[in-house]
Amino acid sequence: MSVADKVMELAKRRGFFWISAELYGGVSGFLDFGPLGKLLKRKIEEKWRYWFVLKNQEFVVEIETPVITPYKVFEASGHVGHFTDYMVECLKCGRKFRADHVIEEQTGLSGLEGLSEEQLTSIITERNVKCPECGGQLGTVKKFNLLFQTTIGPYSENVGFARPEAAQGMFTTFNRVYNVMRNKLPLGIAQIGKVMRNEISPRQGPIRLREFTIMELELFYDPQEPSCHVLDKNEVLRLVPEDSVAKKDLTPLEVTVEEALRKRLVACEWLAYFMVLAQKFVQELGIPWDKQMFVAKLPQERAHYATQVYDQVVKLEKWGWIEVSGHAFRTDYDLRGHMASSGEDLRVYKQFQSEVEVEEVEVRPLVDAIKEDYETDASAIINALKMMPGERVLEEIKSKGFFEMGGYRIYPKHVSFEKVKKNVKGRKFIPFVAEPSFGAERLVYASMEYAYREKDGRVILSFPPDIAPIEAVVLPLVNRDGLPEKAREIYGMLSFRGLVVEYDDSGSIGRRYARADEVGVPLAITVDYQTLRDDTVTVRDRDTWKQVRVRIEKLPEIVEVYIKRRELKEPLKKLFE
RNA sequence: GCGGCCGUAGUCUAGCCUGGACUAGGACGGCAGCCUGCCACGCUGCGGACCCGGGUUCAAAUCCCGGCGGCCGCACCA
Repeated sequence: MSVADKVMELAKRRGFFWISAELYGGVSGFLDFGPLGKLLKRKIEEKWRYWFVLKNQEFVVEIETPVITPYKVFEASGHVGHFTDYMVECLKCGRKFRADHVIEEQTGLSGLEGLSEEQLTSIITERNVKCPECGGQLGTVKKFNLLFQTTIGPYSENVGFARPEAAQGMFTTFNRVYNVMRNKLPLGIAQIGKVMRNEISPRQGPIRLREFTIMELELFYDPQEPSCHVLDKNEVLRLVPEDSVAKKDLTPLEVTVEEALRKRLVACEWLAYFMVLAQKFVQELGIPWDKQMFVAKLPQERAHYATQVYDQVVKLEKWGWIEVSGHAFRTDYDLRGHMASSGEDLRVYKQFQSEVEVEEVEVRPLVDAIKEDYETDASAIINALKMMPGERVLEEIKSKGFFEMGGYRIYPKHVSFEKVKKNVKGRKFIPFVAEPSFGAERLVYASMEYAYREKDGRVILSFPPDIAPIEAVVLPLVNRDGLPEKAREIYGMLSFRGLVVEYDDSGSIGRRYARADEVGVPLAITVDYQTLRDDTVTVRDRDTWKQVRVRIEKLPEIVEVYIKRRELKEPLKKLFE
């Protein structure tokens, strides 16, 4: 039996998580979290919040936006266009392929994103595209849209989607939060919430889900001031850069942040900063340094919105290296898209000390050409184009042949450029975005797998004390002579302090220790006969089984300090040495 | 969606091939109680299961069909 199987069995048996709707046979891709799982997940979320929000609360804030999101938002974000996969099956060998990929490979055509199933099918027929494996004939193209779709309001034509990432909620409300945060950059907007992706066939238990919790942060900064003031460049990153991945060499480099930036392995300082935090965060979940690394995503496997992506992967016993977070450099892609679709100005204004003369490239929309191609959307596009940073538009048109903005493509025929000199008192720009994004359920599972130990045929979950679902258990040594009463009293006292505690008087003392170890309770407090004489109890450490005797009045503080650990470990450290 | 394997108490499993004595057995866990001066002690007792539907048969956990679900592989995983 693999560790994964044991963990899954334990998860089910002791109430961490299990497959949802089991009553009706279950559905893959959905999980129920039981009492312990919910506690564990909450603690992991809390730890994420510590590292990614509280630590930088001066400029990072947490918000909450809805799961159901209007069609327009995901059209603007590019998800409607890019989140749909077109599949085609070989009629001879039965293999399935991404239709657009096969066509691109065999015909050299590109820019197929906007096409329908019918159009792709007819290209296959016309250009005689064959199965790349066996040369057989291909069938008709079928669409897979990974967005969960619904209608907003009953009997309504108003299509909405369940969000596949929380990010769009942060982008669409960026200007308000920016304003509330008194117009300052850098600004981080964080969110923890449910997202949904209608995966074709989710497997691997808690690893690939159709509905899961994302912990995401969008950091907005001025592209002209890209330095991250909280970054320590001496920190070391363990990563596999893009060119190694391209060569299929997955040996991680251990480089300082300074070096990673100098060699352009990491695209921007903020991304590097969050990667450093991500390592610490994941390490604190009990996953050692050498069991995690960052792997660059190649251009073709990157999300449509990102110019650089590193996946943070951790080694799992059964499933290999599994992504637990993605670190994407999204530039101004998303805000730009929402500007084009909404026609609103999402730029940020920065005032100069004094008026200065600048020379910049301005975009001049060619109104007739845009009207011709985009009809009713033209006015929003024209408006947005005028607000786009000229250099970037020019550059992208040069390199890709078009400039993309919220599902619209701007080709050379749509714009002209003009270099202008002018005196200005400030500048308007679209912020750049660096995004770390974590999957909570995968971290829950990974922390359980790394906590899993067996000792003398007993199972112990050695969670780091600060993520253990239950913080302490109170036990009377025997069930007589007033010991249970005293133990209950202590239980009540700890519980009143807001600690997650359990009381257990069933079976022998050894059995109760074992029961607590199995779900990772870090401290066991035992009331014995000496307690009745001098108001002391024994505190047992889950991992070493060592015990120390402490005064009851000191207990709440000791337990609190121990389970919170951070920077406070000294007073308790002594106890178990 | 395709192919292979599979579905029995909370968990793990025996039984299925060869239909009937299966009132479905065991282990672990749970609960109640006794016992218990520190690592799953022992004793007594109590609950608890054949994925769903149809068929064959005198008789189905067992055979057949369909459905649902799971695991593995293919594909997919922005």
